[in-house]
Amino acid sequence: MNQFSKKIIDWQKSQGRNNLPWQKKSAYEVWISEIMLQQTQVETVIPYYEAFIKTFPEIKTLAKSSEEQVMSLWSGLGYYSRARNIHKTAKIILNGYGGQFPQDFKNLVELPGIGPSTAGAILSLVFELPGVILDGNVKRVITRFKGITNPIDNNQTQKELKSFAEAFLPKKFFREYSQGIMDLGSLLCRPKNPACNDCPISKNCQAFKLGIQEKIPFKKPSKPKKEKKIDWLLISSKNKILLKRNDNKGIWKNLWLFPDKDILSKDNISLLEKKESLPDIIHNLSHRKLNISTVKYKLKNKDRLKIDRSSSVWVSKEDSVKMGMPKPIKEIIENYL
DNA sequence: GAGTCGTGGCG
DNA sequence: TCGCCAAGACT
Repeated sequence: MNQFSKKIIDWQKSQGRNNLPWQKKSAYEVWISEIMLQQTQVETVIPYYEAFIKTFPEIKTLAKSSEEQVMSLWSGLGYYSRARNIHKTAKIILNGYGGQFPQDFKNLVELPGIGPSTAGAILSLVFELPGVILDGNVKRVITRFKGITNPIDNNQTQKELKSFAEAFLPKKFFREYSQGIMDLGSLLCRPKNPACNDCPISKNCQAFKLGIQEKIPFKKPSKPKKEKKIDWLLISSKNKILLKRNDNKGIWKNLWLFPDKDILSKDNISLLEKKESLPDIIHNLSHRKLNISTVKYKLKNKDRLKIDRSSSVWVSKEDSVKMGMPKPIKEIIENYL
């Protein structure tokens, strides 16, 4: 076995993370955790994971649930296509694979939401097979170890990383190795202040040798964010509020939002009693900056308001928690209703 | 293959 | 405060 993987395996056993809720669990549980962990930190995932598994303890209960229930459990976690894909994949596995996860890369990556890295994670962490994980942690460890100073986001570097990652694979202990290289990246080989003195592979690390570990991985400068203004109307009547299903495109696809100014037709304006404006919310996304203004309205008889019945719904605050909605909507309902 | 997709934490 | 980064995948 190569020294790189041997040192990581040894380190993982004594210093790695071995008590996360999804470790050494079924393929179903590991899969759910892997999807939730995509671009999301461990601490953020844990409560969502616990609630999800409690509601859907096995793949069958998930596959037979409604998409709305899945989305409601995902509310606030972000990247909502992950939740829709989880629901799709659960059905495929129940109906096409008899409820059992395939144990090969080709069939795994064909499932919605499972890409190369997640497939590699399932293979190694669940089935103890040679699967390659190439997440942010692993990429950082390898680029530093190999002293790669080319931009990490260019295509050539990605290929290079993949080939190094494959070459580093041990011949056994695939689970410990995969877990170990991620733990190493997360706990020691951090983006800032890497703990090179505690690192089991720093002796052969090119970046450490050259003292450039904090400069790697090198990234191309990011482009400025586009700004967008959003105006919402929080309309309440008695104990109900009006929600509208978002377009099936762009951000917050298909989630429930407040209606926007389109609802202010001549007929409707005369019915609505304007209350106060809520504080603006700045909501930063990876590529956009949203400036959200919400105005509160009251309405005596909700049945007189002209709304698109196919995409709108009046709900109580209690019932709204069962619906899929993004963070700002959840927050506004919680704080201002 | 560059853009898109959420949200939280951290320095 | 603000930009970066996080167990990436999809288009």
